[in-house]
Amino acid sequence: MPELPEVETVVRSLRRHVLGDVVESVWIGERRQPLKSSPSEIVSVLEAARIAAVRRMGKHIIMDLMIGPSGDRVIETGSRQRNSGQRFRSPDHPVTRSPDLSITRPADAFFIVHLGMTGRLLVARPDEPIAKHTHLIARLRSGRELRFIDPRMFGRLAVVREAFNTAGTEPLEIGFADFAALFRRRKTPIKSALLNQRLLRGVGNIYADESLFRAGIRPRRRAASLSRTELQRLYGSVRRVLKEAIAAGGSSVSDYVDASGERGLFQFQHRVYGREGEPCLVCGAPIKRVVIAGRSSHYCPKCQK
DNA sequence: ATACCGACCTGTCAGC
DNA sequence: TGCTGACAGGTCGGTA
Repeated sequence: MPELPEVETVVRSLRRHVLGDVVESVWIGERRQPLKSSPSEIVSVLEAARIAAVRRMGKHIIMDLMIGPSGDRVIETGSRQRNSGQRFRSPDHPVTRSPDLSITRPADAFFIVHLGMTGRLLVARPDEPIAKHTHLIARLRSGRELRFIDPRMFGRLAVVREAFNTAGTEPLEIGFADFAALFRRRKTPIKSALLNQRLLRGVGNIYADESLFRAGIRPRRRAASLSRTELQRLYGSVRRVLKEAIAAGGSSVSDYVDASGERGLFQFQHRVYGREGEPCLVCGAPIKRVVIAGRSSHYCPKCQK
């Protein structure tokens, strides 16, 4: 389900609801497929950890965790003393959350979540019914719960103690020269190259199709065959589409929601994805659907060359 | 090294 | 009503 804009939207809503909170206890379901770390490792790292940051890396959600004496206490606001280990209030003190206050030293560990196709990370009240396919619940000191739900179980959960990184470059951070270099001498279809997370991280099936439409490039074109002008159009359209989708809260094609359960709105701005047979919004020709690298690919046969 | 293709899962929907 | 098959936002690992 979730590509870069959806994951970014989830991260932003998680920041509003769990940043600075502390995990009190963790429940893990029976199914093991979603777990990339052992249940005991997940419990031992998460319990008593404070969520010091929530970030996105490609399609991964990363929570920076503070563990131990400085992790499971609330930082006292307004009295930050340099290098003092005694600047924390009791756990009962009301939590004041601020991104700046939270990072006073490197994180001790990281909670990594990939939503796969149908994964959801929801912030819920304890009395809300537990959805089918719930695989993990983290109860937080604030009284809220962070729940991971994933019917198809393509999503993954892990805890790591070293800094986490993935291959690929963020499409919203890369410059044009580096972008163009990614596709040089690549014989694979440009659609496949856009989906390759080791090149760009975060672009998925919807945004690859939408970007190629806006750039006027057919998805089957060999990546290396794109002219400099076409690469410039593609560079601009990838970034524009992703930014517009983030602003719209992502695309909710069937069941995607952010951490508060809100649906996105970008599906109403799709020009080709999911529109097979419907008229092109620019020229009226029927939108075609073909399969490339096993994925549905939608394009306008007249507007895209 | 690179690039397809099936496998991994469950749910939904169209067609019969 | 119920069955079957196609399809779904992603990523692996095996194979060519």
